[in-house]
Amino acid sequence: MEILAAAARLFAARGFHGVSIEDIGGAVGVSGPALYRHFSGKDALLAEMLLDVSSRLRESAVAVATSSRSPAETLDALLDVQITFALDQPALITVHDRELGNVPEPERRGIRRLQRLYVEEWVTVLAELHPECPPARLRAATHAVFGLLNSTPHSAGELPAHAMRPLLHAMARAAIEASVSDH
Amino acid sequence: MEILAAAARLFAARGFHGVSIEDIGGAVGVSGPALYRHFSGKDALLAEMLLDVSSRLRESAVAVATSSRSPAETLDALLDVQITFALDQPALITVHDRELGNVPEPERRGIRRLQRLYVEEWVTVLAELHPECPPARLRAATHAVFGLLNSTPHSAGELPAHAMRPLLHAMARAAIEASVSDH
DNA sequence: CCGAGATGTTAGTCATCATTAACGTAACCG
DNA sequence: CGGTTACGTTAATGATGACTAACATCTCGG
Repeated sequence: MEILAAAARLFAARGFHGVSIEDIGGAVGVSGPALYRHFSGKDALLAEMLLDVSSRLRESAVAVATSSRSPAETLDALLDVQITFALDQPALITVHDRELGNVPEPERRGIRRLQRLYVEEWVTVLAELHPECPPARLRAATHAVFGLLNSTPHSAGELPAHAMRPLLHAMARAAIEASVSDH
Repeated sequence: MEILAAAARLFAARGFHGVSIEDIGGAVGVSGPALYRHFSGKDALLAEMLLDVSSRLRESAVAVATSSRSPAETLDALLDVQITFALDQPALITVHDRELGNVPEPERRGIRRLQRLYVEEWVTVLAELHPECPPARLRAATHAVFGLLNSTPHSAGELPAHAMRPLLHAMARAAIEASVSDH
């Protein structure tokens, strides 16, 4: 929906509490309270946005994991999923890992769950590739890789997307290998 | 100052606009308007906080760059600076790369300048190590590495700090090497 | 044509919040 | 002692902002 996209851009730029309902309405050409025809409130809007992102990421991850031949291939595909998402939807990615705290229960639980499942998808693949590495370390490495890939919004404009994509892929891959090989 | 530390924690957790002056006062045991004896306003408090962080990071980087023997050694030291900061002051790091937009001019300019100088410190070292690599690519890689290292707050608790430190160092180093070698 | 239903609009209402005012108090210095 | 300085306190004050109400309009299916 267009409202969610506009809200995502605003939330990413100024933070959830830094954006008013009026702002969001204005960004899509209607004014303020019109949004209550589509969402029950500001919280609900954020919740739906994060739920949507989390679902899509996890779905992509599951699809990739079940359709790939080898763990190595799966990992590459997971990297592509995350990189594509980060490059195409920087605002959503930003909101996704900043604003969970503003989602009220019980929606918060559901979103957390999806995020956790997404991470576990990565950890599972990494564990297949490196059974000797303790899961906690794989999890920490996964989060670090997300940090690397999601940093895209901050370095906006440094490099064109077509150059950014392989760069991020190479860096992430190398970081992962280092995380499991070193010691 | 204790006020700044408490404010950093709150800003990191709930965002600048999600925290009230009352909240900050409460966190240090005084109530609300008492803070105006120490800061001219909420904006000024944030500005001082970010200015302080940016200055310290840059100072450390300059110190490291002028006292090291080789570029490779400098890079390692820079990594240690950033890792130490990220592990020791997760709240400050978080606020540092999220809330610049809420600092009013002209302080904003000064902070941006320090941040840029800090990045340039990294880019300079990387350029010495890899003169063949275009600076734009080095800058993008630097931002990605910051993303990796600053992800620490998100993976809080996964791994103890003493294990996190070498892990982050190894991952960052590998990511950097991949960024300049691949193609 | 008509009456829903969906979608907007503008004008409240009620909280919250940054900031200021007006007013202590305690230490310290002359 | 007298007064200045540093630091707090509890009431305003004035905006802003989420949300609700009351009131159009527009599109359909009948």
